[in-house]
Amino acid sequence: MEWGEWQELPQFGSISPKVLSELLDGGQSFRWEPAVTDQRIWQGVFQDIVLQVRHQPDFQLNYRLLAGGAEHEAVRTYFGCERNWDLLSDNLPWRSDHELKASMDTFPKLRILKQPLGETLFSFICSTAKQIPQIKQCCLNVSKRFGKELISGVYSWPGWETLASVTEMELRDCKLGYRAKYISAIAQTLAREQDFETKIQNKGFDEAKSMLMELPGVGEKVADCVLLFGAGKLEAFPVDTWILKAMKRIYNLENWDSGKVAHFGRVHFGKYAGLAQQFLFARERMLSI
DNA sequence: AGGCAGGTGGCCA
DNA sequence: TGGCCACCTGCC
Repeated sequence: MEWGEWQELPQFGSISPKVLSELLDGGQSFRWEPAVTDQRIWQGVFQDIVLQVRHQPDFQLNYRLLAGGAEHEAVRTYFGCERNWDLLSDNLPWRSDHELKASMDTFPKLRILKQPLGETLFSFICSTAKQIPQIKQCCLNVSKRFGKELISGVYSWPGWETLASVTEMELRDCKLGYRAKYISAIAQTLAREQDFETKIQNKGFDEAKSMLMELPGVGEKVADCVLLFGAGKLEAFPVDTWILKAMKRIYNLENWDSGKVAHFGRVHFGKYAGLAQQFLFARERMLSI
């Protein structure tokens, strides 16, 4: 197995190791690990693409694909390189919201990945009532057992068609627990509905969210995560226990349930609420560790 | 040893 | 609508 040449990730800009770690391993994606050969390198997989990412001395980002790999456009899309994240961030209400500003100053240049929708949906079904290491383990178990081995020890996510032919019991063997029946049911549905992802991508936020929430195991939080991290819809505002805690404290929302807090977030932060969420989320986690 | 974790669905008033 | 509680599993 050989790697291609390192190259610059265009339109990305510089980013600190701390923020890169938050971006790749902070709960947006569950498919990145430090490279075995060098802990300063991150290795990740999406679709059939294996890639590594590292810093230049000036904190510019470099990446490389496997030798012969040419999926540069897919990598750019994955990292959101076609969007101006400085501008998006500047559009958040940080001038009037000191807590938001503090979060943005703590994790400068943090952005939102745009991951393949199917894998994102799968990951966040697995995420319910689990912590990051366990979620990663589930993704790994399923990919190992039913995906394609791309290089030694690295497996692609198998896709809904394959998962549709897998029994619930086999998924339980992958430590999915009660989530196995949701994955089975969704796989059955989506294997027959090839244009589901395209529809979600093309619909507006509200309609796309309703469509997702018709799937078993998909509530508000999972739907928001899928739309934010897998469809680039930045108005999505996922409210998990971290954000709930942070929002209650910062904005004095005692006794508000997560649905109300999600609404508050979308109103308060505006059309890029999901980006604000990511800043607050990162800081909340950091403070609690 | 029992409670809880980056939720959701079902049941009950 | 609003409030519980079971659901797998692993970790404290």
